[in-house]
Amino acid sequence: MYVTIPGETAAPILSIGPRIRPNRAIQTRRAAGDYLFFEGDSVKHLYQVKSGVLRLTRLLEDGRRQVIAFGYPGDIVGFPLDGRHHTDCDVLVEAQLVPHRLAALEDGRRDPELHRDLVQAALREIAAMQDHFLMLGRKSAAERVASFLCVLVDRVGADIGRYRQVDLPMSRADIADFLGLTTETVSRSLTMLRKAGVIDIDNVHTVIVLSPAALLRQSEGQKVRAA
Amino acid sequence: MYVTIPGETAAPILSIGPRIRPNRAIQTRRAAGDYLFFEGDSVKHLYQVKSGVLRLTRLLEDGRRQVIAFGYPGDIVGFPLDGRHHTDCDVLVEAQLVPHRLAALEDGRRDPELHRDLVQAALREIAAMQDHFLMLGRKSAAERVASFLCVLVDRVGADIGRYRQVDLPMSRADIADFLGLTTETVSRSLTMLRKAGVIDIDNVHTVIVLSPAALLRQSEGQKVRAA
DNA sequence: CGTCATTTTGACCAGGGTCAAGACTCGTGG
DNA sequence: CCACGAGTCTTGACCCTGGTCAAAATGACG
Repeated sequence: MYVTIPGETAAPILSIGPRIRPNRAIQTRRAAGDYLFFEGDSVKHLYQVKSGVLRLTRLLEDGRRQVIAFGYPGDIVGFPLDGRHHTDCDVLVEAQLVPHRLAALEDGRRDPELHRDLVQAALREIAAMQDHFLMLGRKSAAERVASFLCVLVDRVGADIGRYRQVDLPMSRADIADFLGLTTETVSRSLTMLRKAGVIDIDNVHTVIVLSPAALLRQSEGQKVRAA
Repeated sequence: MYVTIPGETAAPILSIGPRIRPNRAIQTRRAAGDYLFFEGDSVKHLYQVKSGVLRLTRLLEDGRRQVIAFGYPGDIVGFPLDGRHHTDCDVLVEAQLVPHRLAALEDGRRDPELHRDLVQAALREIAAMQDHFLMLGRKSAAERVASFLCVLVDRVGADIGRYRQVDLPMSRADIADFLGLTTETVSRSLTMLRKAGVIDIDNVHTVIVLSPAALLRQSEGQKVRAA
């Protein structure tokens, strides 16, 4: 999951979900904390996320970290470079995964339909990452946090009466490393949204969106005024 | 071309160059200033760059711009999202291009070898973009500019006696929009590298690298001391 | 409960953005 | 061939966003 421009790539990734047959036989369950792979590992499978949340990270020698993406249902993770993984990947929320053999991506003859779907997934990945560039390169802290919440609400928001609720299973540090900020700044941005009446923070890991419209405006750069 | 972690993906993109047959008959020449495509256009071809430099850009409604990538020899540009281009693309330096029909990427049966190469190019693109995330999210201005020069020196640097020289055909504004900075900061960072004796600025569009080692150190975060 | 990690908040600071003025470049036309 | 002018690049002064450091509040868990 990346932070994309609102409306453009709305839920396209999910649309491939159904196309790739949910072969129940080869679905696998992974517990929170498990690592699926490390940077440098040779790629054996791509993983299609059916449920749960994954985290893809990349480290700089001096310890600076970038969360490359979160893997939400509908996402496919593990695209290789020269047959090797290019990030670490671990499980944030117990996940059901459908592994696809790497050969299905690299060779179209065995299973043409699956092959086509995996190639399409790679192309979506490229487009989504391009949007994410814009966010990392050009958006303010407040816009990034609001954009992040917008995407999550669209992708995995749950209706609760009049409002929508979204779960943030990852830590503030994860969000910060994903958005190119610090934990303090993420925390402050959330507080501002709360004080402006845009969201409510039910508990640290649960946000309730009071005004989706205001959140969207905020993600596009309009300043919110305190309520 | 993206800013990648030094040494990791060094020149891998070039390695596919020879593999894709340089079918002379369908090579095309495009003048500086030409647009290859705009965001939203339906994708007819991918373009493999043989010579010259392309620029891929994406705009926010309010005018903020992100240069997604520069297209240098060996790069392939134009990967579609749902059959449509997701960036604008124009020519910075007169370029020789090899167009590949979109069908070759989407359908493996017609030309399996070309198909395989294009898929590999897409995978390299994903890995390179992941590295670029780290740069946009976590590196300082000085590190970004130094990293950018490092990549260019490796990819298109020319030996001139004792030193290596690199051309910057794009404007400072292009570099800024690529690195998530402002033109002023790019300019200042280059001046610092010059005053530190790491580079020489022959003219606005030509940089001579006096100390590749110092440039690499700078790209990884060590501060340079003025010489 | 007590301990330890995470989150929030505050005070302070600096990296880099903004605004403005000069220096360069380069194309055009007199 | 040179003068002009528009665009680009550099430099300086100032300031603001967001980072740093520290401490308090909250939460997780044995």
